[in-house]
Amino acid sequence: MKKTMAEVQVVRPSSDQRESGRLQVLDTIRSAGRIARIDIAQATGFSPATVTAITSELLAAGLIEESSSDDQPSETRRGRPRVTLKLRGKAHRIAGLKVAQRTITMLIVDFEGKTIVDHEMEFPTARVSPTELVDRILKIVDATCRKGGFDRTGLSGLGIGLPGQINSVSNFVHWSSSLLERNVELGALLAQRLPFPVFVDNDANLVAKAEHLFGKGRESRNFLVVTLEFGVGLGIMIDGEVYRGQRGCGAEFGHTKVQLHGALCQCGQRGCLEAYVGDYALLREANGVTVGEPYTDVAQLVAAARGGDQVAMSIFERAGAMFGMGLANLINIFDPDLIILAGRSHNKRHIFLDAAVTRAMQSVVQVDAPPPEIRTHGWGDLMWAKGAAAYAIEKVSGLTVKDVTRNAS
Amino acid sequence: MKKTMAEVQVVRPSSDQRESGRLQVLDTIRSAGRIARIDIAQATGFSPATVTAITSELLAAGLIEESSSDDQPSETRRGRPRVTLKLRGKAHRIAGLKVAQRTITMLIVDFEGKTIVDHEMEFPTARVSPTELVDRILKIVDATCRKGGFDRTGLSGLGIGLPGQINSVSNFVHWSSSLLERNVELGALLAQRLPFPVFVDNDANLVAKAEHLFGKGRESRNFLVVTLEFGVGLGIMIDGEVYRGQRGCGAEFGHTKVQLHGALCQCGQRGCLEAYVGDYALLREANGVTVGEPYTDVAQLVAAARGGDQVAMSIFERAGAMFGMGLANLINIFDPDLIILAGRSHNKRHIFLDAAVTRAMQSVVQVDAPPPEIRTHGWGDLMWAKGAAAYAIEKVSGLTVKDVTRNAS
DNA sequence: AGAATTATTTTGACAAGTAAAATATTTAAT
DNA sequence: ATTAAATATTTTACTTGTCAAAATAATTCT
Repeated sequence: MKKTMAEVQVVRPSSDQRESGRLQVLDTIRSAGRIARIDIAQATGFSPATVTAITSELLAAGLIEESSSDDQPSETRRGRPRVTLKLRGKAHRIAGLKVAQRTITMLIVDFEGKTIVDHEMEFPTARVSPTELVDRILKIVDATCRKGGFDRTGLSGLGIGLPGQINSVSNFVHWSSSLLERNVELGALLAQRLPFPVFVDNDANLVAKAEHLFGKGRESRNFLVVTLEFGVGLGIMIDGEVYRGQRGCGAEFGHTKVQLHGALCQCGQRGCLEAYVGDYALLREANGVTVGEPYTDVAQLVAAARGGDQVAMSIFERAGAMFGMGLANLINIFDPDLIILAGRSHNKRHIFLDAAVTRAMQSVVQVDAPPPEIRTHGWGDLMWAKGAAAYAIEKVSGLTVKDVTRNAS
Repeated sequence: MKKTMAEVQVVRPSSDQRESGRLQVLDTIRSAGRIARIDIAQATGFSPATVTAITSELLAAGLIEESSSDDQPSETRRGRPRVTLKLRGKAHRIAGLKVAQRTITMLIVDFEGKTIVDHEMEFPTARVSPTELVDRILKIVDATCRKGGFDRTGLSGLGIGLPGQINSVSNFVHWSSSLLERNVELGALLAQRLPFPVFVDNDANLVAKAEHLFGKGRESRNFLVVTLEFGVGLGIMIDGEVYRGQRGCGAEFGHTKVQLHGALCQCGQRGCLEAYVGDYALLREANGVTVGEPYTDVAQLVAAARGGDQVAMSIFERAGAMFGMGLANLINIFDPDLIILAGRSHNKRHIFLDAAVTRAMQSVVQVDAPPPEIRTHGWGDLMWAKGAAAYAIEKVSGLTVKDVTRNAS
């Protein structure tokens, strides 16, 4: 009679061992889209026998299905034809949500990652109290579900991306530019009110996840995502996992120093990269010397630069140089094979992006191996939300795979 | 009859699965020094039964032994007393070797990491041909063995650390400041001439390994090692593994840019950290303005600064500021729990190290969690060699554990 | 001496994975 | 059309690593 409640809910140390095979196969199928069992064996290193066993479990659980697609008859070989497998979209509906400055964007995808509905809501204030944020989230969740013709209970999970320092293990928000308070148990607050699991993470990390699952980082296990929006963000993917550092927060690339005693940053320090390339930094500089009407949007500044305005051109020139320097530093430190530049409106910015990339490549230490590839990827709020959904899909997959019973015959 | 040679030497995909448990236990014992089975179970998550099975194999293989140390009777508890296990030093003799500018330092340790002999040789030229380097290495290997009273065949492995870009998987040297040629198959060249396996890696990575196995990084799985000698090096330990980037080369922290259009670096680019804090950079700057006898050693410059020389003080001031900036950037990106500053003569340099650390801590983005610890660790050439030995121990452990037969009863 | 306590080993069972054989389904050749 | 060859998948029988529970061992406390 000595057992306490705490002792009872002991975690079995072997439980993750079992499901690892299933999860690995599921991930392989996801990243391939359609793939035959024999190729899964090839990709995972499992024997065909094991692949048969695992896939039959996943089939029985309804997570995957045989795809009798006549799209690609592939190279018509001899022998028994391969049966390709794919994720079963209907298995789950999963939501992703991006909290931006004044808008919240949400979208719901199926288990394959195909968008079912999306929705966007505008709010008057950027920074709100925790309870207010929870209310807003509940509101958009219900609104989006209604738009899709179902209700909350039709969802299997929700991923939330917001800027700031977030511990994604505990769904805890150390700090966010969307919240008035520090140290918010956002995950716990939402879990009380929603009938499905909620996963919170820094938005740059979610971009990395999304690129890994659906995007340009699908073939790569080591890549970086640099986001350029209001601020500068960094997602680090190492060996297929998002690297989060010791304290569980995202990498603070934006506050990397690129100039001793440099420009003043939002964070109160000097010489931060963000203080040269962030939206507010560009506007601040322009309005500091312009006598007429002040700029209110970077787009105006871009237009001015395109029109030959010396001040605007000079500002973008320096921003490009600084950003290139930051990129070069990342490359020199990480030696990734791919860097993805993701941002809302890269078309607007490519004036300085191109220069930055060029400069970065020049500033990389020469090796005999080829330098990393740098790709840009335009990201609207919808894509950020999709990143959140991608994260939730991964999490839900992990949870679901645990419940798969082992008696598929 | 269709099988080719390539098909025959197929790698069994399961072979590493078997040994992983053994290796994990071995690593646990190593990092603990002395540890009882029950604590191994605790630390690894294996059940006591499994620990018994694995340790009995390792005992039978002679890799570990029961330590009847009366040193620490520990807290005298009731119940059956724990039997502590430790590595068996006699199991292997392993060598580590550091190639520096004009010296090669080697030391031989036992399997516990205890030094048996060490030896150092001076050479007239810093950069040599591959064959010359191989000859030098063979010479010091034999000399050190002789000093220890045995010969080459008494060794089980050799780790070699040298500066430069090195692929440690293939023991291939892309470039090194010690070699006249690029792209040298150093590992293969040595393997032909030596009766034991050879492992080559970048020296900063080896410091990371050494700190992980024996030093200040023993409790941490995520830490950085910054080396400050002739140049600046960085070793990245992520989740207990040295991160090597996509192309397998070390991180090039020294060529991280800290100033746009900055000082000219050895590498031909401008604004590299190394161009502000490396030995040659300090001397260059001092000699650029001093009219009298030029400085030839950083020690002289340090003395001058201590003596109140304005030029010298100013140089160290800037070096400190730049180095602090570099450190802050690392912290902002990696969020490690520990940074180890390792260098030959930190006593000489602490003038600017202290300032650098202070500045770095000021420049870190504030989180609620405590900032990372920064520790300094003086490293002579002997310690670098020990790092190489640590790396070789790890590799040899991996190889040996594969050969352990499963019939210890 | 006996009870209580803690560490280790033994035992028996089981899950996960494999190799090899069997089966299925196709194309190519006769 | 039939057979052979090729390739994919499944079944079968076995190995291995791991664990829970029981047994055993070696202490201290009473």
